[in-house]
Amino acid sequence: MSKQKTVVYNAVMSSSDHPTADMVLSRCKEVMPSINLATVYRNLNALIKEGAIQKIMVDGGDRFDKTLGTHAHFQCRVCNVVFDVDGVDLSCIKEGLNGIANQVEDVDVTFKGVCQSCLNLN
Amino acid sequence: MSKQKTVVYNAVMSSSDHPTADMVLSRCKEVMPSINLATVYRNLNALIKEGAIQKIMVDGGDRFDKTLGTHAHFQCRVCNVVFDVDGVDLSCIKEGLNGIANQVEDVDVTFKGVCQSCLNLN
DNA sequence: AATAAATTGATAATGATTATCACTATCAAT
DNA sequence: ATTGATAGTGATAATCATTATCAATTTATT
Repeated sequence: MSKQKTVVYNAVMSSSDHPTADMVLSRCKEVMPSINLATVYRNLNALIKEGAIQKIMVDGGDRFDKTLGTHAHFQCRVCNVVFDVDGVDLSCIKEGLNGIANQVEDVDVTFKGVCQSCLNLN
Repeated sequence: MSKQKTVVYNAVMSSSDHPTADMVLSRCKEVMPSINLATVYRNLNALIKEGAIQKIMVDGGDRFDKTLGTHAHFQCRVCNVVFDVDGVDLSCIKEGLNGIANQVEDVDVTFKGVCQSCLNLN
């Protein structure tokens, strides 16, 4: 692992807000000001390929997630914030998958709506 | 509804393969060769806002879906094909949503893996 | 230390989507 | 029928996120 890759990895692992690539870049720069956006993307993709982090595709661009394994997300359609939704049993939805079950490797579950702080602004 | 908007709408409604914007453009051109990509995007977004069609965000760019209401999708990580997954009970995953249930409006569920035809190529 | 291999930073290129803007189609009111 | 107001279009430029390129630097290997 190169120094830059370690910095990128640590940035994701210490983020609980599902950062975009740009947000990862800013956090990396706090610790290594010379680090470049291309390097961030390169290492994010490498870490994904290695299975060290995850990518989630939502409105406003892809985001990166330190949490492995299947878990649900919520995204606000007003401010685009993304957070984990715990306590949701995802195993139940796999039951109807008999026909294609052999080829299913993962499930993305994203709830959409308006977050509490955007609701409070009304 | 303008002629172009009708053409865009019909293109989506007659597509069961969750087309990208480019695929929608090609299908519109078959019936109205002068139609423009910007017009397609404009009308796709208008139709989404009106709730006439849906957008799903997956690898390889956004796709457009004639089917309203919550239903699950499958995307192949090899060829990127997207298709509906029927027979999956999605109501069960809403059970753990008490905390944020009031603000949840929709759920995206996308299974990921390798489709049957890509499996057969090995 | 010398060489090879891998990684970086800088930047150009790409691809998808959106914004702009001059022009055209629509349509109600004259 | 003609006008004027407005909405919508086509063409294209601009934007934004992401990827590709490549010379320079760092790291590993002999």
